[in-house]
Amino acid sequence: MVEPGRRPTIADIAREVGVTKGAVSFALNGRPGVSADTRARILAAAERLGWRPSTVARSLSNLRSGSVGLVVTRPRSLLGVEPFYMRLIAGLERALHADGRSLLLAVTDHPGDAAEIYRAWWSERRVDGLVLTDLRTDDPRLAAVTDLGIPTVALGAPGPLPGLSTVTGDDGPTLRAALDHLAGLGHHRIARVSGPAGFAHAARRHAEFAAAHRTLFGTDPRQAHTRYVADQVLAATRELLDDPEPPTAVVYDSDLMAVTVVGSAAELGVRVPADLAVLAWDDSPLCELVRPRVSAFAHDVDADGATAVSLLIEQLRTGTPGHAELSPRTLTVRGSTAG
Amino acid sequence: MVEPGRRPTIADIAREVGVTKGAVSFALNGRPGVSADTRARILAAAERLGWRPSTVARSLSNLRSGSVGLVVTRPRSLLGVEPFYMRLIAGLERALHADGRSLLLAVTDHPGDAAEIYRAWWSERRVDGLVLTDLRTDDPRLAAVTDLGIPTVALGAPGPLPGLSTVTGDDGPTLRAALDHLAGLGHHRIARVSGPAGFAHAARRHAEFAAAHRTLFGTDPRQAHTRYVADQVLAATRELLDDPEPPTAVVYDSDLMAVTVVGSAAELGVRVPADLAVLAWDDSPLCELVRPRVSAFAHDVDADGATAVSLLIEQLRTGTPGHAELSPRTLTVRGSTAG
DNA sequence: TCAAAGTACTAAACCGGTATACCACTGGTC
DNA sequence: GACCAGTGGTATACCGGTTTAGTACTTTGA
Repeated sequence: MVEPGRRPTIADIAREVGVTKGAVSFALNGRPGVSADTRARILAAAERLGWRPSTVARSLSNLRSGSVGLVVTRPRSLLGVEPFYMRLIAGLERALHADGRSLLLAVTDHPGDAAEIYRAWWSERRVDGLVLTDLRTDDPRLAAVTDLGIPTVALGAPGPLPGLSTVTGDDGPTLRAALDHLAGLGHHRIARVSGPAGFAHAARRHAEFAAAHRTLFGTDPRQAHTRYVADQVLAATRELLDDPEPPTAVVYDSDLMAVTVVGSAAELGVRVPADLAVLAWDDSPLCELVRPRVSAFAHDVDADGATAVSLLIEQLRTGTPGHAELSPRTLTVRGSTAG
Repeated sequence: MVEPGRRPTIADIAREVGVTKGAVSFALNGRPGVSADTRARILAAAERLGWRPSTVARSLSNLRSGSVGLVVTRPRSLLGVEPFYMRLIAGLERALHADGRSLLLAVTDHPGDAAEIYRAWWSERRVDGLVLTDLRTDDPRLAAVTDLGIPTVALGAPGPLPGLSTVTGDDGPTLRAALDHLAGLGHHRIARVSGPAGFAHAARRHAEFAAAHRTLFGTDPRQAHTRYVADQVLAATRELLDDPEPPTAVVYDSDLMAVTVVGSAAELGVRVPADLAVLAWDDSPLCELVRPRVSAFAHDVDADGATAVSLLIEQLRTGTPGHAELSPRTLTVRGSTAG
């Protein structure tokens, strides 16, 4: 008998059935070494007692925590409004949960903290692996995880990275599709407002947009870098519009940026889309909150999270990193780029 | 010596210093039983080897996981845009991290899953306690956590609950302040659009708004319940506006609702604030994305998360639940309720 | 001067699983 | 009838910490 309140252990089951802990462990894990009859009695006892494996005990024996770590580095003020992270967290959690794993999360304002958190998690054996997002050019986290030998998947990396699993995306076709869409509407002065140049994907998109623009128009496009802060996005846009030959269309690097601009179009002195067409990278219901609604390139964050998780799990099993592609982006045309 | 790649354990330290594991444990935990000299040598060795405690090993010994669980039940489509959850998660994580604990997160679409997840977490010894939000009237989760005896804090409960720690808020004064603000602008037909009646806080605010309205105007206000889906929020609003004596001001139960309405005001055939003043419960940068900007009652989600965590930690230590108040809400007046 | 108390440890059990070595018994085989 | 393989277990070590019981040595007090 197990006294009430105490959660049953395999020792309780062993005592009930009259076998040893070892036999119980074999039976519960479906491995040979116990007769069909004994196995059935053990499973019945486990069921009756309401036994569930202690994840800590199992982890200690396995030397595996069953958790995967994610450090979110974003200013707290931005955390709620930028939809990407919550969707990513939900997607990762869903995929991990399906594999009996869990997500260990840390939120910090300061990008420099991340490597230190990884180090602590790893040495405290809290995580089996990591998910990295928003890689920067020369990201110090890469050195940290490879030095420590932490199995890691980099989500949204511009290209494969040695020793890491990566989910990479080629933004070239999407950027060309953006230009084609806008050019098809008659625009020929098309600018782009990008995230901070420090982000690897921003730098890469910057180059690819320039290349696509040259192919199409034979000239270099105007591009600005800005942080994801309303004032700065508007300031960057204003600067573009102050040009003697101002752009008639702008591609923004996130839906939040684009929505901010459409929301403040009157303050900028432009009408959307008559004076300025606005096109967003990333799509979310935010794009439907403002008028006109914002055209955007959607991608499937859930699917990308699941891809990252399956690569990481595979790497944990086999020891060798894998590579996959981000889900493709599809254009949803709304009012902000209406003809 | 520890071979490279292996993370050092207290046994390694013990071998280095020439003492037993027990002595090392005493020294590292700052408890009596070792001389100052030995303690210093042990700490030095730990430092030199880069030792950090294994949280799993410690958990197994403690019978405590060091984690607190939160189940987020929201349709995935809504998860990204509703800022509350990401802010709550960040706030909880911050407070837990400061105490050396971590947040175990599950995301599910279906409210009925939560109790089952709690049960699994508890029997697998994954969590020491839980944070509950968005309590429903007759919430089945309450029975689950009290049956299982899981230490739990209910965040945003309408009132104290037996056996649980609670962070409660009295919305009465805030609702009166909302009415005062709007009445001060000359409004006397003030309606309210609330979240689903199944939520305890929605039901309670419904009653308190009615009471405050009666005190001020002597009549019962028009109130509608709706889910947090754009179409339904607009439909509920349209229904209010179809009244022969339509409201000139509406208080919405979330910033997302209010922003949706302001964003779609043209489609509703009203001008904000000329025809319809809009006031939001909850504030976030979303309120600044639309024109006019949305007036809102802000509250400090971070602080409330920290309060919940500290109550729960106290309950884990002492065994007795505690109670505290939600942070007060403060009104930020913006264009949607301009005079 | 000798018992009592304190100090600084060691040895070993324990948390709840997993994994490995070994043992008893059965049945088939040459 | 001895040898072998296979079956169904038992006993035990192990993961990396914490904790308790026990012990050798020093200090204190009457």
